[in-house]
Order: sequence, then C-alpha cells, then structure tokens
Amino acid sequence: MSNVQPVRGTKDLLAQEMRRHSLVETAAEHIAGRFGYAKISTPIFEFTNVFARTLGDTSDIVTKEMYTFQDKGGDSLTLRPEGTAGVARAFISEGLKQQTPYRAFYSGPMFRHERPQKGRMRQFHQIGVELIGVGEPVADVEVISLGVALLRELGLLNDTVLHLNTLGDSESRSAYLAVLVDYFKGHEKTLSSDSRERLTKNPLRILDSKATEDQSIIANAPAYSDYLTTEASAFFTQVRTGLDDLDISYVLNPKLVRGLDYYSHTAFEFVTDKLGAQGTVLAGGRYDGLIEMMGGPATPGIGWAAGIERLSMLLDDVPAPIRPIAIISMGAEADRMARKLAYDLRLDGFAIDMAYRGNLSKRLKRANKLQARAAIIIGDDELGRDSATLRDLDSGEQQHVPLNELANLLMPFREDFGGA
RNA sequence: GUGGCUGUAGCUCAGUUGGUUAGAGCACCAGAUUGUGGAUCUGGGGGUCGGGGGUUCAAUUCCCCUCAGCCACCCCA
Repeated sequence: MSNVQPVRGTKDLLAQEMRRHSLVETAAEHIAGRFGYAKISTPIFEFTNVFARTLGDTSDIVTKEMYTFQDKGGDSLTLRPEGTAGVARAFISEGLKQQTPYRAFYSGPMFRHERPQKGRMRQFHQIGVELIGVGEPVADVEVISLGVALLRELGLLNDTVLHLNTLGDSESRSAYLAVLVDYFKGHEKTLSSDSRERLTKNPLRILDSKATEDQSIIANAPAYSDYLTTEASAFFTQVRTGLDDLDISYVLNPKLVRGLDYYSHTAFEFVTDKLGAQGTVLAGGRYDGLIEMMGGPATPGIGWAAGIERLSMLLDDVPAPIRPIAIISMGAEADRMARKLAYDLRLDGFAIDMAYRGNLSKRLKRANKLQARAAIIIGDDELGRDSATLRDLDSGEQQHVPLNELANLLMPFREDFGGA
C-alpha cells in the first residue's frame, strides 16, 4: 500500500464502479426527462450564506459539516453540502420566476465533513429534482412518483419502502412545537443526553430517538396530527389521495423528521434495510418558505435528492463494458494500414481495440481478456490480397474477407454505446 | 465529534511465542508457441509488513502516538 492516499472520505471511481454510477445517473436523467425536468448544473461552491441561511443555524450540516474556506478576495465560500439551496439561489439569480412552474434535474458531487461510514462519504454524489412554483399537492405527488419511477427503472422498488409524513405549515408547526417542547421539558431529567440537546436544537428529532430511555416518553408524546390546521391536514390528505390514485404504496411515519429548516408539509423517504444504518436512499420534501427566506419572490417548491453511491450499492447487475472488435496486425506495413482501418471503423461507430505491441498470440490473448467479439487479423498474407481474416471470438470460426466488405460483415458485432 | 474492530504484494490472505534474504493463490510480464485466444507448463517483476517514535543485541511481531479503512452512535443521500 502506498503512502499516497486520497483524502479521507473521498475515493477514486474506477471502470466498474464508474459504470454503476453512470447507469444510475443516466437512468435518472432519462426518467426525469420524461417528466419534463431539464438538466441543470449549478456551481459546486457558493457563498457560505447560501447554505448557512437556508439550512438552519442549528442543523448539523451548518454547524459542523460544511467545507468552508476563504477565497483570495476574502469571501467566505462553501463546497455545496446539498443541491436544493444552489438551485434555489439560481432560481433567484436567473429570474426564473418567469418560467414557473420550473422543473430541474441535477447530478453531481456534494461535500460534507462527516465521519465516513458505509454509504457515507465526504465527497459523495447526488441526483435530485426540484419542482418550483407549484403550491398544490399534485406537485408533491408528481415529485414522489418521479422517485418511484426511477427506483422502478433501476429495479430497486422492491428493496425500498416509502415513508411519508407531514411537517405541516408554519402555523401547525409552531403550535405543535410549543406543546411538544413543553411535554419533553416535563421529562427532561429522564431523557437521554442526546435528546436533551435536541430539545433546543431540533425537538421534532426526539421523536425519532433510538435511545431506549426515551422510548416510553416518546410513546406518550402528543401527536402532531392533533395540532395540524385544517388546511395542513387537508393538504396532506390530498397528497395521500394522489398517491393512492397512482397505486403508489407508502407507510405513514409520524416520526419522519427532516433535519433541514426549510421543509414544510410533505416529507418522504425511500428506505432500504440493505445498507446498514444508512438506509435512506432517496428523500425529500416541500420547502415553501425557502426561496423567500433567501431573498427571492415568495415561491413554493418541492424536491428530492438521492445518493448515487447508495443506489449503486443496491444494484446487483454490474453493467458490462462494451465488447470491442480487436484489430491485429503483423508487420510494419500491415500495422500502418490497420491503424487507418481502426480509425475509420471508429468513425463509423464501432468499438475497436488495437494493441500497441506483441505477436499474434499475445494480441489474441489480449482480445480475449477484453471480451472482444471478433478479431480482424491483417498480416502479409492478407495485405497482398486486399483482404483480412475475420475471426468470431465466441465461436472460433474465421474467414477471409475482402477489405471493402469488412464494414458490412462487422455489423452483427457493432456495439450499442447507450449508457455504457 | 464519540466508541469498537482492522491495516503484510495490484487483490484475497498466510506467517513471525521478537531472530539470516517475509510467503501463497489470483492478477501482471516473458518464454514454451517469430500466423491463431479462452487451457497447461516454466521463469520473472512487484513489499518503507500503513507512517512516526519507544523498548531491545535484534521489531513486521511488544508499547505509545498518528494516518487510513470498516462498523455503530450523532446526522444524513
């Protein structure tokens, strides 16, 4: 093992793993495209306050997980820890209010300074969608159904369960929070130390505590459903009805709480039990106050993000690399002619491998290792006759073919590059 | 940020109760085979035993620190 190591929590994606990532990413882009979500790319870093202001001063992401640095002009910049804030900023900067409903799909690296773990990296990759400018519950249903469609496309729908909750509107939320904090304060002495922290930072989180000493207290806690305004309650009902109409199944999870301040109303997570403690694979919710909070026009929004690493770990089929056609030449003259042939065939859409050195035996071995479908062999014999030897590497059959018929005969061996 | 486990070749792992020059399988390179692959045989290259310090005549082995990986907590995709 070398001393030269990647930075903690980062990793190199080599051929096979890269193919898995690409598969997830292109599937997402295609599905999002069908729903009318256009791909966008926002910068990988933003002014620090883009994240600090929106994610909430007490959220873990802001208090301890951001990669923040000063640039040479003295501005405080931050590597994006998530995608929504950047899209919201772009929405404001670019005046996209004109284009609402605005639908965006993004994909790219995110950065959080956390302790690495299974399914958790300091640089990781997310795909995500945002639907901005639609306050009606149909938007929630559409965005969730887009998530379902992606998981279905990846063959992962059966590995996940959709958890659904509502965080209500701000009126419901402040009413409930008051009651809840009051209740937990009454049990402060018996709460776990983590939950005592949460009492000031994020009381809703206590409901999701894993500490055994908290369980009985949680069980008797007041229920959010009793404090929802009729509007918030009706909104949630419409979301559920919409999901039912699409035959999308879900479980209600009153303990599902999002960590970031900007969420309201619908919150959802697709969870798997196959990734250890990091079971959340695709999650999101509604963020009606976010854009206004950032200084833009009051505009509702909803979206989700999914972890490419986590999704690709669930994939059991590793996409195979393209099977090339090997061109094998012998002799200086044949070699020059074969290089030209390789170039022409590549321009024609074929995947061609051609070794740089080695005798026929070596090159066939190499072709075999690359899983080449066929080999085109060109030596002195073939040169003199303007022909080539075409060998099917699966069957072992070979034939002499005139050079001008080669491209046609190769058609059965043409590889589809889609997705790979 | 907290706790537990683990670091020997590119990969998977042996080994050393502290003692010459640290091994195997797979992978890689070459030859058997200067025009025929997937098999076999022969040979070869590749190691700061994660890094630093300490104890010792002697450390890959024991001790301390550190770095990294894995797992869990916290939190999240």
